[in-house]
Amino acid sequence: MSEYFDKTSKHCYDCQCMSHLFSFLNKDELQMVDANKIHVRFKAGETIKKQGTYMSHVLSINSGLAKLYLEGIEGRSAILRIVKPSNFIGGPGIYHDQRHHFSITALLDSSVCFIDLQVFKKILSVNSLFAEEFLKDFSRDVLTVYNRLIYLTQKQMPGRMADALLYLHDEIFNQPRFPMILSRFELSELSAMSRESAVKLLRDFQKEGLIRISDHELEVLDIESLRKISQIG
Amino acid sequence: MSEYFDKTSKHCYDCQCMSHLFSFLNKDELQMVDANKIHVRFKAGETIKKQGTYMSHVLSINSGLAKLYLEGIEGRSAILRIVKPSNFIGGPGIYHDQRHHFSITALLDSSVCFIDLQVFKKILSVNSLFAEEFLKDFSRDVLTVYNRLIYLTQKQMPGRMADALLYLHDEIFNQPRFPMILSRFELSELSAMSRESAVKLLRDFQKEGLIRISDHELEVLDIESLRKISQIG
DNA sequence: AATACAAGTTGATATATATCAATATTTCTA
DNA sequence: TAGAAATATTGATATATATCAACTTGTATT
Repeated sequence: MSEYFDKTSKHCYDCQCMSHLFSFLNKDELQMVDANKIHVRFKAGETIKKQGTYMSHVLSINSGLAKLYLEGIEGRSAILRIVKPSNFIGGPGIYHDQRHHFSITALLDSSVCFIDLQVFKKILSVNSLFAEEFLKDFSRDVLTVYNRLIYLTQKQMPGRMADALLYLHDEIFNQPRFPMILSRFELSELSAMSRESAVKLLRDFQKEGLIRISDHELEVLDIESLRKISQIG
Repeated sequence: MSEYFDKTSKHCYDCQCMSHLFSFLNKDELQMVDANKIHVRFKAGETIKKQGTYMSHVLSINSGLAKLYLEGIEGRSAILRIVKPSNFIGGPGIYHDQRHHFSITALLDSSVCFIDLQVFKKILSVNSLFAEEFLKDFSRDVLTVYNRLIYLTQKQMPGRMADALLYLHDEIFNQPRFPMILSRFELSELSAMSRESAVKLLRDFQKEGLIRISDHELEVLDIESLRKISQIG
């Protein structure tokens, strides 16, 4: 788990945690970012950004893990994705209404850089290579939401839960054994079902020997079956 | 319905149907777009763009109406939105993998301009005002998908169907009486339910006097009740 | 260590929704 | 215009899923 340690340095020049996006900046531009950034540490459970608030900065996660989610109807949320170190977080608000359209909450102790939005936009408008990379990043996020929309509306619960676990396995931890950073409730918010249904599905998956959960750790035992369940829907 | 007539002229300079995006181009840039565009008419029912294919051009709808939808699991689709004249259609593929990530099918006879993608990207990289407008447009589309994801996963069928009808009323036709451009099946693809459920809900809405359907026309009779149903979920 | 509070678990039940099958209606085509 | 094909409709039924209520376990706090 060394990748989740904080390798942040005081300045952007030699920071190893920054989003790859910023490697497309020249020295002056990086200097400008550095001079106008704010670096803050969050404890697990703390809200990093609240949906609806004014977007004064864009974010880059240096260390830790966070959940990025839409606050929907009557307090219910839909987790869009898990945010990893070096992930850039902008969102559609940058160019729409300068508001955050999702909330972000730390799952582990996390260190976050806040980059001044005006500086960011200024650089975007003059550095077209940077702009292109930003668009690539943004587009990838959008595709994630397309996929989510399909699988949340067209698969039944077992397929959705399998997808949630495979997401953690394939995209976040890249290994069959990983810490259970999400509560059952959060897992249900990731797969659009009730908390109780999430519990029951995990139990079933365990009974069938697909996974093993113990001591805040989840181990994927039979990934092929999990993928099959994901496909069947 | 005059807005759906084709006011396309042969050249972009005096075309009244072009997306507002292109008003941010200078003469040379518009000339470049014009010289590299292709203009095609589609009959209702024809596929304008197929998900997964190579993106050689971006699109602008001059006249008609089309549905933009994600092709999901086992042939099932989710309609993302209805495309109106002067709507620009790019999508996340422009900067991700140069593929179309949704399909588009004409609902009415439609005229469409295909704008060369390389020309488009070239202009984006040099005209930052244009790039900003493009990003605004893209971001608005993304927010639509956020909303869809929430309402499709957190509302029950009556709320989802009410939302679908309100979408047509508020965003596409802007009037209480409009042609039924979508079949019951397509309406079910817009609200993530089975065709039969869609039929039954429309019947219920009619019985309760919320809407009236006759002769390929839908009239919203009681929009307040419809909005209430949308809210309740 | 005792207590309180949050999170997880379970089975029973209610509800929402899909599926099925049969029929009706519309639209298209020869 | 007849026939075929697609679309729409309906009620009955099966299934998926949420809700409820009771209980257990874990975690934090004093």
